[in-house]
Amino acid sequence: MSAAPLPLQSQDFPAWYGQVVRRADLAENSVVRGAMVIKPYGYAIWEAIQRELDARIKATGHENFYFPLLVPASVLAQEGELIEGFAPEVAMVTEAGGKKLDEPLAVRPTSEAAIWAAYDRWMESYRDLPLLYNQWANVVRWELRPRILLRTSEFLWQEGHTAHETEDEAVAEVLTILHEVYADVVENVLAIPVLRGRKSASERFPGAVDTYALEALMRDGKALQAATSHYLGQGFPRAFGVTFTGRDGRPQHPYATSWGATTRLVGGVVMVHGDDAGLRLPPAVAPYQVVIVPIVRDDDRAEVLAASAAVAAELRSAGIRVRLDDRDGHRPGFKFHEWELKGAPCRVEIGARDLAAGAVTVARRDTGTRTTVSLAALAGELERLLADIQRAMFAAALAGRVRRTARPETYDEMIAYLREAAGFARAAWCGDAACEARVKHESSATIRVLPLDERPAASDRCVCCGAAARSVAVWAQAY
RNA sequence: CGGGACGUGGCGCAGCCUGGUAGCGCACCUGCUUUGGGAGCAGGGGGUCGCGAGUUCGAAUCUCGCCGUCCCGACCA
Repeated sequence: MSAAPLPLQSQDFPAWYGQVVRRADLAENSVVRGAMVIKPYGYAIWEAIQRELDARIKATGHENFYFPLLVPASVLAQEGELIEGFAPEVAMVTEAGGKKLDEPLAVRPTSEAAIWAAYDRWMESYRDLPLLYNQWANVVRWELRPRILLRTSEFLWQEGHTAHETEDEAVAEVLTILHEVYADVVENVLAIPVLRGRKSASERFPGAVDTYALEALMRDGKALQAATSHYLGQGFPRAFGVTFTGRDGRPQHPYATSWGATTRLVGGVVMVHGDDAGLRLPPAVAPYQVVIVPIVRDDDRAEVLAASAAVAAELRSAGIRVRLDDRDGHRPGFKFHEWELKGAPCRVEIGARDLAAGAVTVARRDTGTRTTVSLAALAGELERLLADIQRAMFAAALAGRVRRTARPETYDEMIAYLREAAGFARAAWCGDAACEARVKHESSATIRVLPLDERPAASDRCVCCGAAARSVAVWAQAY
């Protein structure tokens, strides 16, 4: 662990991000271009995200299954828009067992094709619907410009794939996932405030009728898509010839959805909460919510270590994730810095001085404050403190987003704001792709989302062309 | 694919201009002393200098080719 200070966020955010990811032991680049090794500490954060998402996916009525990594190229090509959208980034296996394959096998960039090719066999009548399934998987997309945790050529995710009898039901599914699964986890577990909305046509998933997404704002003013939920209509069922017998006895196509969230969320946690001292983890995803640092001298070593182990055991039985950092050979100051870099929400210092007073010293990572807490009250106090940190981190992130959200009056004002990646810009939009393209061309910012909870006023005019507004759009530079 | 930078122990770098067989900081190992905000001293281990060819008595250093990485754009969760 280097003692060199991190780059400052305000001076070089990309350098800060890269060093935090590496020095906090979240992940590192592998020998394969753009692919990452997720290290144990980073994987533990992903596991917490998985647990929380999985619980909600199941609570909303879904089951997990698993499809193969390899998809015949012809199957992948069966849905025109999908293959058109993904073709440039699909990796192909052309050789196996020492022989050239008759048909190349695509490494899935997403699994709609493979799954819809199978769903044909899984439904006969409306009585078989809905199909509410999800899988945890890895996918490969040969991105031109990878960025660790945010855009890697292989990443982990979950992808849900459902089939419904009616359009209303499918649309309701897409929104249930958006709100009850994704927004709930991202806001209440990761403490990242999100905008919920629809994507413009140009930002839609290939093959989707409508794409809904969560958009979060990072501390450098750029947006990150945190999760997506797609209403696919009947396109995939048609392309794969999937029909069921309806209530009227006639064959019909089901209505489809798909939705996903990825390891990118770990990068989002870093960029939303991290500060110049390193990572700050919300307690709900922190691998260790409390780190105990014993402070020993030769003459009190045994006593202090025994007391620390006892405290650790007590906190664990209270359901707190605890790490007792009893490593020899590192002094307390070193450990304080390291756990601040790694974002542990709470630190408990236990030394002879504390024990003599029947108390310990508790420091919180988000604010840096230190207090003395009696040993008798420690477990209860830490539970309260962890809950408070979780709330405070969300509130701080929300305040940051509000501060970085502009409502520009004029087009020029908006372009200037977007060019410097100052944050979200909310403005009325006519719905014309030409206006969207012009903003992108002049600022490189895109429409991140058309918020679900906002409608333009009757008098609102498009910020770009002045025509009557069809929706409110939120623009930003994005990762 | 376009623009820029860079490849030297695990990480960060110097050495290259002016060729002579590799060095610094951190990390690592051993020992002793330390331990309430990144410990000190002593000793030690680890590098075909990205790859290939060429020039030369001799190449990390000069020449040519290739490969790779990072940053900025287009693609994108």
